[in-house]
Amino acid sequence: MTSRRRRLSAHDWAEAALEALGTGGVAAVAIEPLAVRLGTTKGSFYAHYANREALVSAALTLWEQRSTEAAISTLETEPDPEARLRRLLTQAARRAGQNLSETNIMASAGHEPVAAVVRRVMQRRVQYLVSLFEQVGFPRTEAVHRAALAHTAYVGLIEMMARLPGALPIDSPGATAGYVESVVALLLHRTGGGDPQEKPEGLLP
Amino acid sequence: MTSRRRRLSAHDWAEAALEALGTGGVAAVAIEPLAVRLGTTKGSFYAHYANREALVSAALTLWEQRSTEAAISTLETEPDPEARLRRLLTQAARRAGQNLSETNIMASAGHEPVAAVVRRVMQRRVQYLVSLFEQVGFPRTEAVHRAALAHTAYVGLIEMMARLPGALPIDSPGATAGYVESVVALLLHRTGGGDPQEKPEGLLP
DNA sequence: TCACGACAATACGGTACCGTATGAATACGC
DNA sequence: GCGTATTCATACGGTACCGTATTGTCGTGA
Repeated sequence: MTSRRRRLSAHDWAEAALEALGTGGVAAVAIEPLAVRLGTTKGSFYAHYANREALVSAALTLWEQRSTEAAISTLETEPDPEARLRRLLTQAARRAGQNLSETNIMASAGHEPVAAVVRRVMQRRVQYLVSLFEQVGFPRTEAVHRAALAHTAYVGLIEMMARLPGALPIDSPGATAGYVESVVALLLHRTGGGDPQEKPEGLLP
Repeated sequence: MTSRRRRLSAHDWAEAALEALGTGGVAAVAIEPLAVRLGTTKGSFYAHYANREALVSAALTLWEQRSTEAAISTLETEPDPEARLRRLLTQAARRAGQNLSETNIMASAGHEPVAAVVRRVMQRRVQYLVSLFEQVGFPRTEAVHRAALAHTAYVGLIEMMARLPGALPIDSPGATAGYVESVVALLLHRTGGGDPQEKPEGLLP
């Protein structure tokens, strides 16, 4: 054994803090418990960070980076916007059950520093959704509406699946798949939803 | 002034606890702060409840009662199921911005006693939505899908509006109204959404 | 009317955490 | 290898809360 207990870096603490944040919200980012978990003492912590706030902030930065990276990686492969949208929604829904961490982070948005980061991430996602719906051919306001619907439905879904498993009648893996199918079809369906648009396929570049 | 400081009942404590629960989640249901807020001391609290858990439980009971009462009252007046659905969704969305309390209670569902109550309330709502969509003429699975979509969209909407005001591009009162219109239209629109259903209007009783 | 039970005030000990202080252990440039 | 900076351990004081104990006060019904 080279080092029975290697020394820790600020990054190690941020990583542990992010995990705690996803597990129990901002309240769970507590120095002393984290120190125990990392096999050290809080004396060490204050060598890396000025205070608890700084640690929370570092964890959030980590989360923001990964959230945007993940969003980008999903985008890369598929050229067709409709297929892209379809894939995005399907994948998001499939991972919904495991996303307790995202839900917990969002729940910590009562804390303003958390809210600022979460707001950025969410706004980016919604904007991206809007652009996809526009690329698929919906006019601006309709695209905004559908993006908002898709996004809020996603947020509500992870909230329900993570916190209240079994409460939705679509909770079994099979039923979820059918549900997602149905929602995607509805979201992509052209209809006179408020704008004078009824054209079935043709879209202007 | 008849009583500068009247004596308190268990109900007064439960009421205050419910407000705290809606304001800061289950963590905010703390006896000493509540005592201050009620103008008394915690010595009094333990005359009414065995411990903090019992108080949380009492507050949740209050919430559950009111939640179901509210749901019922919306139902009474309108006979036509489609109009009823329309009204329900519209009203829910309009109140979305103020529903921080519901969001906070839901966020406390990490606490299992809270989760049990919230699950009941949510299941009731979804079931009611399913029944409305069935009455409107959708077959069972399609009704389940649309109910789930409506409900998750609602949960996501209050979450976003309450915690991250301004993050959605439909946040101004006018824009919200347009959004709701659009969503209601989409949810009520007949389409081959996964079931062999393509008939445009006619529905069997 | 007055005793008893319901409510209230205060004090206490306990837990979990934050942040500081101080000194010891370790890594690393030279 | 030696000195300095980084990292770690421990002890301390402070805050916010839970729950108990003790004793005081009030209101109401027999």
